Amino acid sequence: MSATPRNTSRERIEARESTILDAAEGIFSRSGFDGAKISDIARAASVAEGTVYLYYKNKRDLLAGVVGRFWSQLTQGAEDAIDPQADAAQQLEQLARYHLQSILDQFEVVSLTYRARPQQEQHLDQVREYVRVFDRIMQRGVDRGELPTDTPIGQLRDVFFGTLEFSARTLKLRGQAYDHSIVSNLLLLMLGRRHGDAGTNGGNNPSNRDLMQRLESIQEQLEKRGAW
Amino acid sequence: MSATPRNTSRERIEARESTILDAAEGIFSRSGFDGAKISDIARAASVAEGTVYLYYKNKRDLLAGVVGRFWSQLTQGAEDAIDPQADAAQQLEQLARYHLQSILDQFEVVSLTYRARPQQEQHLDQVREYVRVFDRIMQRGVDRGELPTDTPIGQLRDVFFGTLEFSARTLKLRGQAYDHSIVSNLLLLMLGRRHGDAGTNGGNNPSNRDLMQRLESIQEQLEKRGAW
DNA sequence: TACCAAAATGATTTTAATTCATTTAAACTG
DNA sequence: CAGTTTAAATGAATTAAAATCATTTTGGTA
Repeated sequence: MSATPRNTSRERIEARESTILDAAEGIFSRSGFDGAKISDIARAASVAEGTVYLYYKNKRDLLAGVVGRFWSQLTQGAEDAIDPQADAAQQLEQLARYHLQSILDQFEVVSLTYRARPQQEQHLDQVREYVRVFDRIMQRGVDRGELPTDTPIGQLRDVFFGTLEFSARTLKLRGQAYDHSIVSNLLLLMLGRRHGDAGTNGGNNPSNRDLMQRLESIQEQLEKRGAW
Repeated sequence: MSATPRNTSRERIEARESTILDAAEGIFSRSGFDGAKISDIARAASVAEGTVYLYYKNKRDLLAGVVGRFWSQLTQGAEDAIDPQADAAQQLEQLARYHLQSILDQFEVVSLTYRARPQQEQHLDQVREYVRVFDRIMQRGVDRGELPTDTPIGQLRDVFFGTLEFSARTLKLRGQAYDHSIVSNLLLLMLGRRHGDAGTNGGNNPSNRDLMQRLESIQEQLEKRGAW
């Protein structure tokens, strides 16, 4: 059983699949789903039209491949962008910046996500995985007492991603670039305090309320571990 | 110059256009943009295929018609749903409820909005008009001193609509129905105060005495278990 | 080198949007 | 109200692009 050739073969096939995805991403982004012709994609990938169909059942499936890969890469990038040492607020800001920047940079691919959605949901898995990055940050924040125990993570998730995506859309519509005040205002909103641009946070004299939360969290943690 | 016949004729034509839009809305909602065939729509509207093209240049244009009408009607409904006497917070809640309810009820049409967007932007005007309902509420709130002068209306708009739309998506995905806590949490977030469902809890800042009690309780427990 | 299976090809088929020559209905005129 | 003109509607024909599949090419194996 020779492993090398089979491996090489698989690599070649994966490389070709990746080439097709690259070509498709380019054409889809440039021309939109309807405007993109399989023949254009095939030409851009230097394969015959029929070859595309060896890798993807149909045009929608190909789109799902492009979109799925995008969200997959986004997950990877997000994990790299987050400092595991930082506290919840800092991590959330890191994720927010990364997310806003990314969806601005690749706005067309993000838009294509909605083209793919209704039908087969495979690529939704990739989106779900991405969203879990947020959930983990929040859950860790709650566990460490940096966030209230009753933080409605699920609802805040929609606030977080909904706001950032709509903000990105607004920026694109107006031809404006990345705007940091969006991220800082969102965080102020989500983590408390009043709005009006950022302010460099500051004010680190914790209130009794903060202290109490921290205490409750510690107690809960201890109970949870049942280490007693 | 006889006014009646010309008028009647226009009415007949508008009625037919409306019939075609109704049919298109139904088929598009049921089958999605790609899945919908012009022949199906024509049959549902009881006209010949060619007739559809007398009213709409092409399939995308027809979709834009459906989507534009939807947002137009939504604007009308929103204005009816808002009490002109109420203060900004109340009006905002009325709009939020109405909006969430509507996009849940007609989720498919809302999704189709993104299909139509990239290309011709005529229907975007209808969306813009709808969004102005929010802007007016906020501006009036600022003018009446119910909201801070520096309220970033534009950014809060994205928070408001982004959050509600993503929340609706989440509810749909989970097969859940309208959930009022989404609206109340969003308002708490946007208008200040802390989250955690409705405002029942109240943000009482604990006293040092409370903190000390809590600390002693924890210490007691730890000692009791003797785990340390 | 010869053979086999997997991969690739692109001409052909299929499907659905769009057009347009023709028909039908409505509005106007004297 | 018959005749004429203009507008609206029709659906068969055209066109465009997705998807299929019989054939060819390639890469690995003995």
